[in-house]
Amino acid sequence: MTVTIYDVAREAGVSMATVSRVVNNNPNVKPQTRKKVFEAIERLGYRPNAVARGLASKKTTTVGVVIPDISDSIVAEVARGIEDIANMYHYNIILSNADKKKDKEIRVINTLLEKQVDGLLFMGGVITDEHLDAFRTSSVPVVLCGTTDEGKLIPSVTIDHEQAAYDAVKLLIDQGHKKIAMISVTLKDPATGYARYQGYKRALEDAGLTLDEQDVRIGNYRYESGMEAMGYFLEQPERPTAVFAATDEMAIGAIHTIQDHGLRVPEDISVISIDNIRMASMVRPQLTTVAQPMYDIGAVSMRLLTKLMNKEQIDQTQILLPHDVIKRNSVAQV
Amino acid sequence: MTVTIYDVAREAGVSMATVSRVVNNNPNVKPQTRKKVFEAIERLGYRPNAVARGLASKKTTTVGVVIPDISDSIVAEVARGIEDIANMYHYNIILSNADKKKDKEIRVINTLLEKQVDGLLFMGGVITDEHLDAFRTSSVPVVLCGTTDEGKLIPSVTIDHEQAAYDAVKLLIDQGHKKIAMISVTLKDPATGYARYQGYKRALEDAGLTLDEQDVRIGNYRYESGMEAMGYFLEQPERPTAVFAATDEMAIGAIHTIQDHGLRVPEDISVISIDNIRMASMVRPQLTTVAQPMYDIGAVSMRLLTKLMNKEQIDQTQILLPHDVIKRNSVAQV
DNA sequence: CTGTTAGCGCTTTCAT
DNA sequence: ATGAAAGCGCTAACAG
Repeated sequence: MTVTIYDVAREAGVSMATVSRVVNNNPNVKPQTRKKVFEAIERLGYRPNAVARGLASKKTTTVGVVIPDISDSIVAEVARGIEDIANMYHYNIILSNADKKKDKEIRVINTLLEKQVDGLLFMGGVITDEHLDAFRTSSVPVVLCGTTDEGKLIPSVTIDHEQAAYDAVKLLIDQGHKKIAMISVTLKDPATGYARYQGYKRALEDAGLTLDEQDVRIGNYRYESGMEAMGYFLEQPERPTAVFAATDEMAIGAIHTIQDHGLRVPEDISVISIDNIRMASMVRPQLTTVAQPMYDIGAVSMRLLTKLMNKEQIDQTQILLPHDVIKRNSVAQV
Repeated sequence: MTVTIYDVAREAGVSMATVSRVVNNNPNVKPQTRKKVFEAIERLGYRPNAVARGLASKKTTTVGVVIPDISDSIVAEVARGIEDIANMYHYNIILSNADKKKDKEIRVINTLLEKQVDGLLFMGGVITDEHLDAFRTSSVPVVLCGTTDEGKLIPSVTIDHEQAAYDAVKLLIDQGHKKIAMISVTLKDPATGYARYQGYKRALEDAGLTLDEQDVRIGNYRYESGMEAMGYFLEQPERPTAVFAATDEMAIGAIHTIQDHGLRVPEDISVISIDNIRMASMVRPQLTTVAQPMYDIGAVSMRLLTKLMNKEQIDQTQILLPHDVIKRNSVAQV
C-alpha cells in the first residue's frame, strides 16, 4: 500500500542506500543514477517517511514550542516570528498551549521531549525549579522566549522590561506629571510583571517622586481589568494626571473609562503603556507606548535555538532586544 | 546514554513487551508487575520514544494544521479552538503558516504528510485542484476549517458566509438605509469573499434596492484598507448612509475615517461588519457585527477530524455553524 | 498474565 | 559511486 524506499530501490534497480543518498542530496551519486532514482520516485509517488528517518537519524527537524494561549495577540506575533525562522531552517513546529499553568507546562514539556523534538522554545509563566529540572533532563537545547529564569541559567531572548517601564514613566515625568498611577500585572512573575513595576518605581524615585501604594492597581493583562483599575483611580479624591499601564490592552481599557467619565485623553489624563500591539494605533487617541519587538523576540529566539541545535559556538546566550518608545497621541504635558 | 524500553525491562526483570504494556495502560498486567515496572521507569528516568512508537504503530498522535498567518487574530482564535480539542484527545499539533500562497500550502501539506501526521486541518485560501490532488493522495483524513472547496468533496466546518452577510445588510435595511456601501475583500475566494459579496447583493435585491458597483470597494481585510475605502466613499457626491464591511478590522478603519472627517458613527453613517473579533467591543462606538464562532470553528473541525481518524461513522461532513448578529452601537436608524 | 520475535522505513557505517 | 547489513526503540501478533 504505502511505497517505501525499498520499492523505489527495486524500481530504479539500485540499493536502498542509493535512494537514501539521492533523497538526502548526498553528492556521491552519479548524475545518471540520481536521475533514474528520481524517475522511480516520481513514478511510484514515493513520499519519504519522516518518522522512520527520525528514528534512524535521531533527528526530527521539529522543535517544540510551549506558549501560553495562542489567542493572545502578543503570543501570536511572537509565534509568527518563530515560525518564519523555523521555516527558513526547515524545521517544523509543534505548538502547545499551556496557559501559564505550571503543571500543564511541565506535562507539555515532557510530551514534546517524548516526541523527540530537536529543541524547545519556552514562553510561559514563572520559571520554577521544576521547570529547570525538566529542562535539565532534556537532552536537547532549550531557549526561553520573552522571559528569563531568575538564575539566568537558560539561554533566553527578551527585552529589558524594567528599563522599558522606566522609559515609559520617564516620558510622563518629562512631560511634567507628578501624580502617576500604575496599572500593573501580577507581581509574582519576576521576569515581566515585577520588572515592569520595578521600572515604574525606579523612575519615580529618580525623579524624587514618592510612590503611593494607593496608586498601583493589579490588573490581569486584559482590557476589562484596565477599565476597572481606571475606575478606581477616578474615584479617588486626588486623581492621577497620568497613568502607566503594564500592557496596551489595559491602557486602552483605561482610556475608554476615562472617556466614559466625560474626560479627555490626553488633555485631562495621559496614558502610556508597554507592548505596541496592532490595536495601539487603531484606537483614538492612538496610544503612546513602548514597543516590544514581538516578532523579533520569536525570530531571534528561534535563530538562537538553531545555533544551539547545531552545536555552534555561541558568544551570548542571554539576549536583550531593544525596545522603543513610540510617541502617539495619548500623552500630553501636564 | 538514552534509556530505552529494553533497559527498563532488564531493570524490572521483565520483557520489553510487558514494559510496553504498562506504558500503554494495557490492563493485562498483574498489578505487582506493573508496580515493578513503574519503579524501574522511575529509577531510570525512562521517557518513551514517541518516534519509535510512531514507526511501529503507524500512529503519531499528531495532526498537521496549515493556516494562513497565525498573527491574524481570527486565525489565532480558531487555532486555539483546535488546540484545546486536540489536547483533549491527546493529539499534538504541528502548525504551519502558509500565507494563503498556493505553492507554499501544497509544500506544507506534503511536509506534514511526510511527518506522518494522523490527520490534517486546512485553513487557507482558495482550494484549487492541486489542493484536491494533494488531499487525495493523503492516506489520512483532511478537514477544511473556516472554508470549503467548491465541490464540497472535503469535510469542512465553517459558517454560511453568504447568509451572514445577508443578515448584516438586512439589519441595515431594516433600519431604513437605502444607500448601503460595501467594503469587500477579494472576490476571488468563492468560499468567503465572494460569498459575502453575494449576501450583500441578495439582501439589496430582496429589498428592491439596486446595487451600484460604485458602492463596493475591495479591501485587503485590514484596518488601513477600511480607512482607504471609506475615504473613497466620503468623497463621492452622494454618500452612503451605511456601510457594510466584510471584516471587523476594515469596519473599524472605516469608523475612524468617518470620525476623522468630523462625522459621527452611527448618527451620520452606520457601520456593520462580520467577525466579532475581540477588538469589536474595544472601540468607540462599539461595533455592531455578525459574530463568527471562531473558537468553535476550530474546536468542531478538530473534533470532526478525531472522528474521521477513528474511522467513526459520520452523518454530516459539511458542517455549518450558526452565526449571530451582535447589536452594539455602530448602527442607527436613518 | 508474560515472553519471543518480527518487523515499522529509514540512515549509516563498512566494504567494495 | 554503490551495496550489504546492522540497527534506531518500539508495537503487535503469536505462543505459551
